[in-house]
Amino acid sequence: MNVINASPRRKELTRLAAQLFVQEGFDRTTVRMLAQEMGIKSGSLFHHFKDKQEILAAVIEEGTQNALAIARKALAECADEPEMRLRAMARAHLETLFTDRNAHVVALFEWRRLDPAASAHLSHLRDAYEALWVAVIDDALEAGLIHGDRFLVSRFVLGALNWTVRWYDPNGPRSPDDLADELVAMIMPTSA
Amino acid sequence: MNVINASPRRKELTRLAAQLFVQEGFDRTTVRMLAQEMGIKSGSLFHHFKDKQEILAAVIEEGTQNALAIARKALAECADEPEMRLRAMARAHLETLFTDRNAHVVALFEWRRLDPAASAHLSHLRDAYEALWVAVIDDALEAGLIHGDRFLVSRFVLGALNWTVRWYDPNGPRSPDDLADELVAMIMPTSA
DNA sequence: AGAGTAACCAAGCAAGCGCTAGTGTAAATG
DNA sequence: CATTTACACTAGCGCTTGCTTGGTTACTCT
Repeated sequence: MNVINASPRRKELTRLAAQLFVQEGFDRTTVRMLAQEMGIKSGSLFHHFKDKQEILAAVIEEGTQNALAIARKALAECADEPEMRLRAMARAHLETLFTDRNAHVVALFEWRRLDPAASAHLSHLRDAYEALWVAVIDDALEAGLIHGDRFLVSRFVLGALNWTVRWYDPNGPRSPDDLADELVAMIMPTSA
Repeated sequence: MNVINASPRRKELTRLAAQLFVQEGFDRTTVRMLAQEMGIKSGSLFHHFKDKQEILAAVIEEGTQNALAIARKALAECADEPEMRLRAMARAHLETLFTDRNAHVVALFEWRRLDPAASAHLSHLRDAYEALWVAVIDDALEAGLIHGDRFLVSRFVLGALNWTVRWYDPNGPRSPDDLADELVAMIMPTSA
């Protein structure tokens, strides 16, 4: 296996793996399929990754890191008002969801296949991301912008956003930003 | 395979299969694991089901039929006001989601493993269920109870509800009905 | 009693699985 | 020039997979 864990080759392989995992599911994707897609033989795969599990972990980590980076950037750039921050988070979420779609679909629907060690590490990353959300939701609640239980609201909102990967068509008339704004409007009484 | 497709034995086997599919995922659940859980040998399994795919289809069909039945009953029994109908649908959704949890988790997260034929059949069932939702959402929109795009609102709401299987703890302080009411309140400006 | 049938079992096949061992080679490094 | 490193290859081991086959029980219905 490569010593430098973030070699460009490995990144490209991770991207291809994400695509196959989405198409076939992790379990049905064989190392031979992965290798073929990458233009190498199956044995060579294990030079880049310790085992198949590690490929899955790499895919999910990549997606979550991107989500974190995009969300932080969005928060740093937007106006310091609860409504704008809420909107920024929703937009950032959909942005990463559809630019890194493969990685996120894998993260959302295949994380049960992770072994305990990888799962623990990635859970922390995920928690860091959700913490950003809860903070923004808290501000919006305090400002009276939305109402309800902070815990429930964030879960409901994240659920609604994550579920978009199941039905949203990026080639349709609506942009992801559109979608985000509609969701925020839906839960904001004052913006009717 | 059994001629009578709905034999009680088959129903029980389907229930056990759902449980295993949730625990391990469809692909990682072997016919030998299924057979052992059922107290028979792996070969005997194929007396009840044509192949492994058919077991998956049976699990999903069972769940969706239950969802349809419960939703229809809830609508028939509740007052004929948009708000009550909306609440009834949300409650019904969470009710079936957690009483038939295994079947629904499989339906939500493993339907990609269905072959095209089974997938087409079950899609129709699913569409019938979603049609109930869209009708109720339409009424609520017309009554000015909620606002937004009919299509988006139903997708967002269903997403938020379906996502509960990922975090809701039935042994916690909140009841499923509680959850449903909170969600409806979240999207209804007037009930602040 | 005899026929029919649902439910099961033991045994195993052919295919496919993740992964390993050992080797070759071209480029970078001392 | 000698050595290391990165990356790829061939070949295949040991095991598991979904499913089949051929036969056996146990029960019901005439």
